[in-house]
Amino acid sequence: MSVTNTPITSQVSAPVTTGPCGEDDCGIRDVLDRLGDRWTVLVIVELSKGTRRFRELHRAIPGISQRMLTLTTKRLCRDGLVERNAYPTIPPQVDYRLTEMGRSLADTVFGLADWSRDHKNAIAAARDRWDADHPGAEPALR
Amino acid sequence: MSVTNTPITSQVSAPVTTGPCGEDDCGIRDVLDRLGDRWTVLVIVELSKGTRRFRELHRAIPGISQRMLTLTTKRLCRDGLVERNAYPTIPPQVDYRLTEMGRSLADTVFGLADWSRDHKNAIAAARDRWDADHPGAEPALR
DNA sequence: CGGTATCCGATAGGATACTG
DNA sequence: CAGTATCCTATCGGATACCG
Repeated sequence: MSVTNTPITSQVSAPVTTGPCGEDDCGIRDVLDRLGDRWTVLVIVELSKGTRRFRELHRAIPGISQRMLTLTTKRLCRDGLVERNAYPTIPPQVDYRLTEMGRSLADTVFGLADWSRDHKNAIAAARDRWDADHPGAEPALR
Repeated sequence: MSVTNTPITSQVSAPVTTGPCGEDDCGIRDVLDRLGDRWTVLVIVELSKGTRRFRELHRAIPGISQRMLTLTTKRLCRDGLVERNAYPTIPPQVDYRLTEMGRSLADTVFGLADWSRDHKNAIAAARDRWDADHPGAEPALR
């Protein structure tokens, strides 16, 4: 999804009556840019269970590549949501844990997870209904 | 933030056999796949203010292309989060509104928006700190 | 007005190989 | 073990142009 900074098009002289989250942008885009990718939430959820080493995260999150795990943890560190500790042992050992801020984010993510669980079936049903009513629809809708 | 010298007493126990949200997947991936893109949340936020016509959404969300607005609303309809009503007038008129389920999702999205607003500055500060400590870092971290 | 259809560039992310 | 460094492709999404 890669929602980088809002394109230059946000240069709207006329103060659009109501921004969606537009000009008053609560910063939610920054958060969603992070949460929106394929892996970040999974890493946060796993780390919410406790400190984890790189390898542990890797095994706990089926399907993630080493490259993406590295990128994801790094971005989380950069945002101050995760703390990284490296011990110069041999072999090297590195572990990750949520910061205070990371834990508070995890809490609201759980809110989303709860909603997801509660509406999982309803969404699936809605999709089936829609797919039945719209045979041969674009695959872009998945 | 770097290498604190806390002994490695971190017991690798972590037996937690369950995936991060892996196989027992609470369905949160489905939700985040939807929320994760560039526009969905903005559309939901705008629709949380009331019924909107296609053109109104388009103008309320600066930067979105017609194509993406079409795709986004369609996906939301498919998931049962938004209801679409078309009136066969000339010129055509179509409006969109959140369904009951859509409104409940909007509520939890607002929770995320609140968190974002509350931590916006802290995140920006963390990033600045990290960027200062890691000059010449990959642009992939943005 | 409210869309489709088409083309196209950017990039997210997988696979693989190598390193301290 | 915990990463880097490359390569490569699938997809996301912008820019047109056209349509009922």
